[in-house]
Amino acid sequence: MESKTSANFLQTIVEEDLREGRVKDVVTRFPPEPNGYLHIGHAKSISVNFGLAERFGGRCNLRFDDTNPEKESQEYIDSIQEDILWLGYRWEGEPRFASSYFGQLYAWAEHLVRESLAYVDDLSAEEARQLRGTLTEPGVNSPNRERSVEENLDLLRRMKAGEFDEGSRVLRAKIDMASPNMNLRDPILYRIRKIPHHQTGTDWVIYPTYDFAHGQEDAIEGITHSVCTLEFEDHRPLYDWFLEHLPVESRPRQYEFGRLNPSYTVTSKRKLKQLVDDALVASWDDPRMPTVSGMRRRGYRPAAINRFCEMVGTTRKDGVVDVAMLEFAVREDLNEHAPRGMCVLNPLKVVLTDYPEGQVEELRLARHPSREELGERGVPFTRELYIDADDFRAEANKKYKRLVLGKRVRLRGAYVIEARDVVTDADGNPTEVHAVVVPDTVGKDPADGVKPKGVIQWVSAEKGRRAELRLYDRLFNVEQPGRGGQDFLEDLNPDSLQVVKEAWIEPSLAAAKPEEHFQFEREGYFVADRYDHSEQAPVFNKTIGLRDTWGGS
RNA sequence: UGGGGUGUCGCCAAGCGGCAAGGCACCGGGUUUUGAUCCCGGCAUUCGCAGGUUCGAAUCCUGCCACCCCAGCCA
Repeated sequence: MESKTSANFLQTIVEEDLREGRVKDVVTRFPPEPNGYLHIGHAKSISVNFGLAERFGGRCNLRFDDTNPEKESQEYIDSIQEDILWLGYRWEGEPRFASSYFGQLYAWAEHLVRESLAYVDDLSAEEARQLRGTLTEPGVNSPNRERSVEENLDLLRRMKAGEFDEGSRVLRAKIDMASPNMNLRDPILYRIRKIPHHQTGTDWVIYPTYDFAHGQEDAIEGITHSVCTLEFEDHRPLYDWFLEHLPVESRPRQYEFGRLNPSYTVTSKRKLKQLVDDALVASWDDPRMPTVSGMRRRGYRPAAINRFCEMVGTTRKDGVVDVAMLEFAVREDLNEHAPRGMCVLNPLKVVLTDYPEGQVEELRLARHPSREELGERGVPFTRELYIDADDFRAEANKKYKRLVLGKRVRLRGAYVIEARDVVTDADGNPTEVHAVVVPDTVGKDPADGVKPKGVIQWVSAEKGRRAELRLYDRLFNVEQPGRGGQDFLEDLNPDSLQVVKEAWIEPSLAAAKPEEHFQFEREGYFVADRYDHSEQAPVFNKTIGLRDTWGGS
C-alpha cells in the first residue's frame, strides 16, 4: 500500500531544523480565508501542512484568516471545518481566527508608529497607485510620509474610533518606495471598512491586511513552518520585516510550494463561484466541481484524495497535473473498498423461455472478488431479466464477447444462456430477446464443452429495482480551461451530466446507505447520493468508469 | 524593459560530480465468471540551449532562451 517516496524539500527542511535544534516541535497551520468552499488545491495544502506536522510528531492549527469581512461568511467557516474533518485531519485545539488577534495586531501597529516605521496616509487609492511607480520605475514618497509620531498616533486612533470614511485613510509601513519588490513600497497595514464582521461584529472599523496579519498570527501561535503557495514568495521579505521590527516572541519562517492544478478543471475561487452563481452547476458541492464537497458527493473517498496529493509530490514547480492521476487514485481506492453489484443502465428484456414462470432462485454472490470478509449478497434469478442493450447483437464478429443470436454468454454469477430469437420494433431495434438456459452452469462450465466467450451483468425483471443514475463527465473539454486569455466558460463540456431515470439495480442495492460506494460491475464505480438517495427511490452518482482498454466494437 | 521563481520521458517526480529511481499515461503479453483487478515486459545514450571546468557533469562555472508570479485600501 505504502509506495516508497523520497522526502520532499519541505520535509528535508523540517528534518534539518529538528536535527540542528532550530525548532523543538513542528507547528504548522492551514489558514484559509472563509470566502469560499475548499477545493482540490486546498486539499493539497491540507495534506502538506497537516502531513508535515503528522510526520514529525508536531501539531497543525486551523486558522481562519478572516481579515476582510467583505467576502467572508459563517457558511464558509462551517463547510471548511466539515471538509477538513471529512478528509480525516484533526487540527490542534479549537479553530483559531485572525480576528481574535485584532487587539494585539492593533497594538503592534501603534508600536510601529511610535518607532516611526508606519504612518497614516490620506492619499486616495488612485493617488497611491500613481505614486507607487511601476514594475520598472521606482515609486514616489507620499507627501504624508513624514508626519510626526504624535500626529500619526492621533490619526490612527481616530481611524480606529471611526472618525474617518472608508477609503479616506490607511496606515502604511515606512519601508522603501523605490524597492524593486513592489510589496516593500510602503505596504498598507490597515484600511477602513465600516461593515460588520462575522466574528467581531461592529467592534472594528479598521482591518489589518494579509501582509500585516499573517506573519504575526504565525508568531502568536508559535508556528515554526509557515507553508504557503508560490505567489506569496515576494511577500516573504515583508513577512520577515514585520517580525524583525515587532516585539514578537517567536520567529516563524515562510516556505512556498507550487500550487496543484489538475487538468480539465479550474480551481480559482472566482471561477468556481461563477459556475455556481451562473447555475452552470447545481451548487458548490455539485459532483462535477473540484471542491472537496463536490468530490465527496461524486463518490471520491478521502483516502483517494490524500493518496493523490502524495502521489503528485511537493515541489517549487508550477505545472498542470494530468487528472488521469487523480482518477487512477480514485479507482485504485474504490477497487479495494467498493462492494460489487449489478446494474443495467439501458435495459433490454431477456425471456428465458425454458425457465419456469414464477420460479425464483436466490443466488449467492460474493460482495468482492478478493475480499471474502465482505461476505455475500443474495441475487434473485428469474425467467425474465434485463441485460444492457449494448450487450446483445443479432450478429457480430468474433471480437464481440457478449450475447449474440444463436450464441452463448455467461450471466455473471448465474447461468450460461443461449439466445434463440429476437423481437424487434418497427425500426428493427431489439425489444426482447428469447433465450434458453444451459443446464447446470451455475459455477460450472457447460457440460458440452461449448464455453461462452463473455460475461455480462443482469437484473431480474421481476425482483429488480429501478434507480436514478446520474452520470458525470469532465466539466471542461480542454486541459486548461480559459488558457490563452479566452473565456473559460467557452470550454465547458455541455454533456458533463447525463441522467438515467430508469436503470435497473439488483434488489439489495436499494438498501444502500447514502454515501455507500459500489462497483456496478462492468459499468463503473457509483455512490448512493448523499442527499437524494433513499431505499424507496434509489439514486446513484457515477464516480468514475472502469478502465476500458477495449479498442473496437 | 525592475525584482522574484522554475526548467529531467506526453504528465508528475527522484537525483545534489561517478556515468538517468518511481508513479500516471501509453504499447505488448499472461491470468480472469467484471473487455475490471492482478501479473510480466516495453517506454529519456539523455537532463531548456550554447560554451567552459573536470579523468568524469543533469549535478560546478559563464552566457543565452522559455515559462510563471508581483504595480488590490484581496488573500
